[in-house]
Amino acid sequence: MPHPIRYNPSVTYLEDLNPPQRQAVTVEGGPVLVLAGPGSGKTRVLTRRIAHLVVALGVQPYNIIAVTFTNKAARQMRERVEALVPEGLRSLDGIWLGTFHAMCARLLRREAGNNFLPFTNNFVIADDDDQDTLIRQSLKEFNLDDKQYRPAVLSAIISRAKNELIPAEDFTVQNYRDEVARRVYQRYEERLRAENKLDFDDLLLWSVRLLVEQPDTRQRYARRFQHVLVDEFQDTNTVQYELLKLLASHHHNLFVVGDEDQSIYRWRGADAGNVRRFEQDFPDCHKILLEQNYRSTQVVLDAARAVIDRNPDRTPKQLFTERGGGQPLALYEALDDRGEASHVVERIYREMVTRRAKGGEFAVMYRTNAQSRLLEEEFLRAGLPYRLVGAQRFYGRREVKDLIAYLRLVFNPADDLSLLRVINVPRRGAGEKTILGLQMTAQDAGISAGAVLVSLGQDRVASPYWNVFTNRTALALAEFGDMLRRWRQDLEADTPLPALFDRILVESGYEGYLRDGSEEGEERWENVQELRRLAYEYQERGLAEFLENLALVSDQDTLPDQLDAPTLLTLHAAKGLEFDHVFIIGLDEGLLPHSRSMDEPEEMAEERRLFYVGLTRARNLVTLVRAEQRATFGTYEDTRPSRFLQDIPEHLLQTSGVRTRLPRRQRQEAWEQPQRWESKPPAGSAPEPIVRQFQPAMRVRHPSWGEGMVMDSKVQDNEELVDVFFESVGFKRLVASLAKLEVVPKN
DNA sequence: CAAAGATCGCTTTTT
DNA sequence: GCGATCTTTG
Repeated sequence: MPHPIRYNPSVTYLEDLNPPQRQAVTVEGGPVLVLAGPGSGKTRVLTRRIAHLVVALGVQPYNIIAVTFTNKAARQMRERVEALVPEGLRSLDGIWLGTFHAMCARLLRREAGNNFLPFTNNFVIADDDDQDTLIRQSLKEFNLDDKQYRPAVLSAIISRAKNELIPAEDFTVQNYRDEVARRVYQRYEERLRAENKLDFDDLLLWSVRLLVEQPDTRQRYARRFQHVLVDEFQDTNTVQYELLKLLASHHHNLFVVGDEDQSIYRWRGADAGNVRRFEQDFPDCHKILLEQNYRSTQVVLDAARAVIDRNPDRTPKQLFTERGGGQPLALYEALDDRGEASHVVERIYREMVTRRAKGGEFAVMYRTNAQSRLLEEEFLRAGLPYRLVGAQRFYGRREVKDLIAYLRLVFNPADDLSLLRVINVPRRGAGEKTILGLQMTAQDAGISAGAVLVSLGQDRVASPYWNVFTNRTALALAEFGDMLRRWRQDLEADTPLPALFDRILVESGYEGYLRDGSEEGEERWENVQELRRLAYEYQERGLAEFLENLALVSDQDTLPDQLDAPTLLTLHAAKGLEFDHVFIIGLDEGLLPHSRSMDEPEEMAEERRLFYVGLTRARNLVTLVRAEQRATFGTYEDTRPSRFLQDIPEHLLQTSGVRTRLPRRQRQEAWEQPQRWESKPPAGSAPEPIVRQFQPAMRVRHPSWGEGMVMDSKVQDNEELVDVFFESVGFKRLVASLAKLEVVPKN
């Protein structure tokens, strides 16, 4: 990340590396463990090594597999390697580069003809919603209360079992709760098999089982992959580590990069102990330490080190930087969580006005996604654009999920869950009773609900299932079944994906249902169109790949990189990124560290690592923010400062805010009459006169809010303030120099 | 069967 | 304080 490298034949990919980096890039085969502190050029080493293998050693990309945890990391790695490998000399065709899950899906699709695997190669990937629904349905079948047996807990139990390679039959039972878990696990598996689905854990589990139990297959892949490279190795879980060892079992060229201090996924099975295990498993491995940091100031590093050093059982690292000095960290204590959010926005706003800082220099990080809401409100109020990573922005939308369910159903009519989702959306008279009848019928006949529908659609009254329903209901179901059959024909006739998409939208009545003339309807329609654009990109590759990507690509990956605006993201999502000025909010006990981590020391250590990851994202400035009072579930509660704040040496931290300024009584008053920061003039803005660019009645366009009409414009505090009425969000007041408004010419 | 109204429960982090 | 889910009513 420090300096993006474009390939230039006169500069080799080794020149700008420090000695340990160079060693890591060029070290010969065998197992290699690279321990890389934050900002030490970890990604750089990985990409250069791939380039080195291909360009200098003549390894075919076909013989390389490189695994990451996120799609974003995979995409970046591919781009960077491509820039390093001279065009025409060799392309990266044939390389396997992607996330663990994507690589496993690829492997399993290729091998699913093998009768060892209990699914066919057109399996679909069950998402979280599928899992949740299946578990709830299983509980219902056993007449169990989903409040007593939480689906989330059960799904965690099942996931853990799968990560330990324990099938339902071998699930050890010591009490009744275990017995419930075992039964649900078993039923859940049956349902997945019946719908030809694999959950995330299955992708890994079946890959490992296949390679363990089918020596021929293992040999084929192990011979092929002369080099296995892994990013963020500290985040691997048991199954993933097994998989890596299997893939490298022939050539033994396993190159892993990681940092145990940045292990933040223990809760989903990651085991940083794998780092130590690696040294035991491969006693002859090369171990390389990257300790020079190219990102942060010394002050930031000192503070981060002070925080992480309090964790027990770690190899201490001697991180150093040549960037001496730096400004101390700032701590701002706000009255309440709204004050917290407005302080952040005000601070960013000020820096953008006074020193013309770019929006992209800032990031605001928080522990839980829910914390983004107040921030968004404040950014919106200030008229500042922002980018939000994650938090179900797009794929969590109802309309997007509906459309995906339609597509999944067409691809796989046995997908009962998708069928149930859309059979009555829009309403077609298939209510609760009808659906129940349909499910019973399908179960009795031993086929999927989709198959019953298709039969009804095709044979109408002649169908054996017609008489199960009243004529009216049967007709409605038959109509739906007929549509489904036609779409399947389209699919088999290789109808281009966008065309199929449109047919579904029109024929299902979904378009009409969504576009009911309301503003909200149009907004939802926009999301559907966005999904359609995505489908368009997949028209060459087809529905199967489209669906796979929808399952494996998350909102975390949909970050619009182009927009130069402050980034809002969770601390988890921040790993691997860097920003000039990092804000970390919510430094209160119970939030960071999170209340759920208080019982177990290892979980507390993980919270600390999370904070450490956040701190080390900063190039220059860190601002920590907390709130005296915070609204949880609607009511305000007093908070206590995070214990992590005490770990930062005093001389590295500068405190400001209400708590230090006002005694309690005045604070109370201040709270009753909150000051809105908009009324304050931004301090120290350069006194150059500005010209009004906008006039009432002009049409303008905003990057996120679309078109609107200028209602008024005035100059205040040397900034032009424009009042705009947007079709999408209504009335907004914007700062013209910041808001990226475009004038729409009149035709 | 659909729409409006009432209640519940929820917050960790993600492929 | 919100959104999903259950309950009541037309």
